Amino acid sequence: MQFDNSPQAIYLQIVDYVCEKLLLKQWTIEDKIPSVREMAVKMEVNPNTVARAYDFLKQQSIIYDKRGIGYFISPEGLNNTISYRKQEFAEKELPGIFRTMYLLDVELDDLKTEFEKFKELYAKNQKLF
Amino acid sequence: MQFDNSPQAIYLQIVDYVCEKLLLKQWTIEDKIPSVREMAVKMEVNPNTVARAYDFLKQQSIIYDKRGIGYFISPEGLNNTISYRKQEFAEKELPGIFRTMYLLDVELDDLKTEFEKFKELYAKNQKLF
Amino acid sequence: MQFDNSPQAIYLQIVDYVCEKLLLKQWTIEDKIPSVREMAVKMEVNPNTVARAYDFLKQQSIIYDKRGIGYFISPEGLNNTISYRKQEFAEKELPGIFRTMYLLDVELDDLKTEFEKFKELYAKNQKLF
Amino acid sequence: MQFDNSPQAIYLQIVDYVCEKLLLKQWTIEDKIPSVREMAVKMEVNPNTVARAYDFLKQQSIIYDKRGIGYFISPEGLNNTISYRKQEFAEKELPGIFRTMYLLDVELDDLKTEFEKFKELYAKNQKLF
DNA sequence: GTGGTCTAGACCACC
DNA sequence: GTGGTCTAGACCACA
Repeated sequence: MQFDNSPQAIYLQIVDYVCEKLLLKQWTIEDKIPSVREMAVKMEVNPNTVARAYDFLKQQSIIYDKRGIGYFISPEGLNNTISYRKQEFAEKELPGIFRTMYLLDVELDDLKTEFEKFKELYAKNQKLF
Repeated sequence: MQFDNSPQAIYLQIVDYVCEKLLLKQWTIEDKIPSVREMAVKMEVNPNTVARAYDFLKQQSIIYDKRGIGYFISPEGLNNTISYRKQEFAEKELPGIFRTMYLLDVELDDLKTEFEKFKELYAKNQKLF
Repeated sequence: MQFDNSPQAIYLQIVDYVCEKLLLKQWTIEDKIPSVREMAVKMEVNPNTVARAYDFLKQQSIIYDKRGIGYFISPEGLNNTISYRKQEFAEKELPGIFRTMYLLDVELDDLKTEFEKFKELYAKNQKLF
Repeated sequence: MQFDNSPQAIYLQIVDYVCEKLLLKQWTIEDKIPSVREMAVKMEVNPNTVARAYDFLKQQSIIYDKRGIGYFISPEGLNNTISYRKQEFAEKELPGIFRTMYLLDVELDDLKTEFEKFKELYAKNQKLF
């Protein structure tokens, strides 16, 4: 995996990677996630960077640690992930989206049909994403 | 202006720059836009890159050229800009937005109040953006 | 300043140092606190360690940062400090205190007179502490 | 047992170890306590250090020695332990506790409910401590 | 093995 | 100058 030219900090990309796993139900409550060192090898980054990401996720109560054993998805992991990501979406993405929609005179209702189609398609083919 | 770490090709960023000027009504029909060389200096890029952007905009009938004089906003410039940008929005941005909303269980209706607030605020303070 | 033989992590000792300044009203709302590098020199530790402490305090909303300028005491800084320290006191100190009191058969009421005396004395001579 | 990073002198930690045994009723009047050499092995310290601790306890009339046989809990051992520890608590711990409580605006009455809960829990599970 | 902490030194963007 | 991020490599306590 490579992160080089992204504007997002690497440790936050690792945070998002874990969040995606949860949102896609690929990881669930009490699952052990890769150790700091494993993830560092997989992501080709310094272990410190992974540790920083995991520390961030721990503070969000998305994961917790058992010292000397590893990190695990916490019971409220999925809910906290959704909360965290909703806030990120509202603060970092929505303003840009709204601005574009405003300038192009697009209304939310104009997107309804397409969103419904998307949801249907996505639900069927989730494994492909 | 700097483009270094953006994922978007530089010439497309210049395309967007011109589109924004039109959407914000800062440039309008028959306005002369900066020459290729002027824009190249302003954007700190190679003139060839600007030429490529202007060529792209010409193909979209957003600008036209008078040989030896310069480039001008075409009569259908604003409409074509909106069409172009709507297509870009639908193809490049919407899928990601829909995916996020789906995973976070956010509905379009959940955004209505905020969008109205945004539009109100934006209309007032457009000069600031 | 030296931290070598304390069981507490250095970055948490720096956290406590800042908290004390707030609790003693030596630093107050909107005060600029020493820069990461200044504090690192003062405390004789690596700047990364100070950065970690400041990051912790930022997450507690005790301080906030202005990029390129420095860190400042946030408006809710004192309250959040008290909340944070109350929790630490309850979790880390109280159990040991209660155990000692239980084994020595000391009741809370037995301490009342002394606590009142302490408060009176402390309020007068706070500058000395 | 290890003492490395504790701020307390090692011989005083051994003193406290003996006191704890008495307070927890694990040792009682006329019990023979471990010999200096046994204790030195157990605590992984120099026998001189243990001797210093036992001498201190003898001066407090908590233990007494029968030449050539060993050290024993003295009849007033428990009471003297309590007296000794109460004084230590009042001189070494209370000031810090009072200072923290003062700065955090915590009153003794605020702790009553929790202390009662603690005592109840502790009385039940003493074997676990 | 695991996570937690710390140092040293580097580069970046922002002001 | 400021804070933010990242790497490299080290040592610790815990299990």
